Amino acid sequence: MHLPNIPDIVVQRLPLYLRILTILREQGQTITSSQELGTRLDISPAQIRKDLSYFGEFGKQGMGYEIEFLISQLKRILQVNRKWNIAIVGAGALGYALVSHFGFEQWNFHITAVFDKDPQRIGQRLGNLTVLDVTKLAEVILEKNIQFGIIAVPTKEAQGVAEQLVTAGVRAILNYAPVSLKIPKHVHCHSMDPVALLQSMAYYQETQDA
Amino acid sequence: MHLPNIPDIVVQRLPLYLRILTILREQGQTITSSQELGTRLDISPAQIRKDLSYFGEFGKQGMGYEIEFLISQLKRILQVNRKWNIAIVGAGALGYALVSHFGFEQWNFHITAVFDKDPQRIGQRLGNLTVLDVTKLAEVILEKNIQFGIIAVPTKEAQGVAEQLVTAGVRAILNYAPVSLKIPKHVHCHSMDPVALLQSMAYYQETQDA
DNA sequence: TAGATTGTTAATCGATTAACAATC
DNA sequence: TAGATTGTTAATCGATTAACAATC
Repeated sequence: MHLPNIPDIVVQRLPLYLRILTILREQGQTITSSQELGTRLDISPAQIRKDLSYFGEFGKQGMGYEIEFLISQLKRILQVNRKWNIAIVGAGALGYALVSHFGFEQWNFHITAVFDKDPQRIGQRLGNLTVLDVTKLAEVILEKNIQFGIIAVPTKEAQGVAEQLVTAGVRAILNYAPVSLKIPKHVHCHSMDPVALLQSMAYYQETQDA
Repeated sequence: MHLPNIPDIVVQRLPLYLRILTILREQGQTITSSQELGTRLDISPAQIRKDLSYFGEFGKQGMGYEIEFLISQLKRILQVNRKWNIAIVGAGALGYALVSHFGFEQWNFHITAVFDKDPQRIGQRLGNLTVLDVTKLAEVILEKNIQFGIIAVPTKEAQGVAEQLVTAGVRAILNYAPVSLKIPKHVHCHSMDPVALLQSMAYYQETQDA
């Protein structure tokens, strides 16, 4: 359905635009400009206009963008004006932090199931959910029409879990384990690794003793 | 101390190289090649060689890279062969997941203090640490020689916390709140927003009912 | 109208890749 | 030696930005 030839990096900026527009709307504002958005996001106004222009014309010359309208357009483009179902694999401290994170439900990402392989955890409550046996993964993903998976298991198990998710038909994966997953090209995947980010920031530090 | 003119994006790939090299070493391997690293990371071999060449010559023609040696060089370049102290602000579920994450200590990032503003939480244990009053932030950061801050508070408090961290002298921030922080250019900052990543992945999904 | 801001083009800037001499 | 793989250059590719006509 979506337009061809949109650079990945542009798609990854759209959620930032959506996020800041939502904040401005919350503050009672109804109109904004590429200038204002740029200042708030530390992105050049030209880039914002260019990014938006891949998808249509959403502003008015001399006037800027109607916030409400641009929000609705970005939601439509990103396909986040509908509900998506998510499975979390791993019911440890990270899994618990994820099910406790209100941002997902707020943005139409519904955490539908949580899995673990540890018999101590299976059957326990985690937030509003009961932890399920990971051997039931494929079955539940099909039954509950789950499209996205979040990997919150130890590094050594991450690749195996990724493969199970892919086999079960999940179409995108968010990976919290510090490892590059090998999965088919048609399954989208992003990794979050706080240690890698800290390491890249350590590079820029002036040397000084701890 | 570090070399000028290294693109940010190159610096951000170095931790990936370090990570995969460590995995290969763990598996008993002693030599690798840009080809092998590339396959494992889904990065072109030419790019890996080019990235490394910014910092020196670490391989041997016809032979590849000695894993142990390259690991030690990357650690030196990234300045992660020394200990860095970290403060976490926010002692909720996310704060707990972070202090429970063994990856930090394993990689020489020492979580030295955890702060919260909630009197219910102040004084409680969180992992090995006692939650401190956030009003003591500047004092403790100075005392304990903390260089990095991790923000794990609700969105509305994130900007204020960032400013306190900067004032206290923190030199890099990892931000888990879904907001673009306004901080001075000399303080490095990365944000982790799982919702933004899910939204960008939703863009690529074929439409289909939930 | 005058002022402001969009959407878009062309120029610039920067990152990736192909190719290969050097050499282990 | 023959085969393999590095380090590096130059070409390619792609993303960002400057500038401005259009127009609200």
